[in-house]
Amino acid sequence: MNLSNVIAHMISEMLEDQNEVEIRRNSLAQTIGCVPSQINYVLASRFTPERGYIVESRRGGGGCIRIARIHYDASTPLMHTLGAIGDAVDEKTSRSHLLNLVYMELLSKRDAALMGAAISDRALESVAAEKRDCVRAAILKAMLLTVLQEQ
Amino acid sequence: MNLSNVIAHMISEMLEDQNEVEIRRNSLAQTIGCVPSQINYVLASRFTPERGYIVESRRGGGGCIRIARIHYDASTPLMHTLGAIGDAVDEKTSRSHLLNLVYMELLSKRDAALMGAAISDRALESVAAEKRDCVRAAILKAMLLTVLQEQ
DNA sequence: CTTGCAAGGTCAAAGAAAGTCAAAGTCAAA
DNA sequence: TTTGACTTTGACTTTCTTTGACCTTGCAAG
Repeated sequence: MNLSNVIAHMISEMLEDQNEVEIRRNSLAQTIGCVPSQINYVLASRFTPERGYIVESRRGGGGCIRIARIHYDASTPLMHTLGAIGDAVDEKTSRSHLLNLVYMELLSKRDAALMGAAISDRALESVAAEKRDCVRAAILKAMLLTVLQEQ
Repeated sequence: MNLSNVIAHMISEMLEDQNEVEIRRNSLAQTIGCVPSQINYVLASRFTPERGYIVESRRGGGGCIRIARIHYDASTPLMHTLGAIGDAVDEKTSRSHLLNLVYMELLSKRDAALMGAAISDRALESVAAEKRDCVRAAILKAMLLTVLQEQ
């Protein structure tokens, strides 16, 4: 496993009991044995708002980094996603929308997997490439709308 | 026996004791003595979802390829449905398949609703009418396959 | 004030995998 | 002999990670 994963794992573990932790960047880097900026990389790539985290920091003497979990609710994010999809969307973007919704706990992993299967290029193979993104958008929106209705 | 078969055999063997393995593409290619992209070819041609495999990968430092096997039992109703769908299916037939699976408690109502939305003529509006049933079949099968995997 | 140290932040270059795609090769069936 | 499906290869692309040089901020002595 690479360094970044190790660090991410470490932080997740700290967050297990409390849903907020404070770390000192330099000392954490030193105990792990990496350059300090790698901590930033890990935070930027894995502890994003999309994945349900807020990261704040203070510089200067006695500075530190605070990482907190957040919980989303309400159907606004769903509506927002619906809007973002528009009339056409590629597979990658669709997947990141789905992931986001999972992180926000508005979609179960299972639902996301199901939807992911439906909108994969693989499933849409027989649709002409020029129309694929548009068909995908229609399917994805239809499914999300269903989720919205079920709440 | 050609190279691809050798590689496929090798991977199958690894999957014999566990039903999930991780490989490093480059090093495997090196030990076998082939170009790395041949591994991709083998995976794409032989370790497909239809044949009961899931392949996932991560790029970059520490990247790898994960291959998992799932066991399909041809006698299950889900498999039966999968067979019944074939290469093309209309909306009405699809819906009765879904209803049936819900009745057999293999699918929750929610899942069925989600799938129903994805395969509705409404969602597939922009697909040429002659291709619609074929696209629908592909989508439905992809989703059912996902359900199968999750069990 | 102002200066110096103690944090943390930014960014871009280099490195490490894996993915894609099309050209060329092989081989068996028609 | 031709054709078409399947293989093999390698150049090029994309994604993710690691590293280090340099920047900004806040505090606390002087």
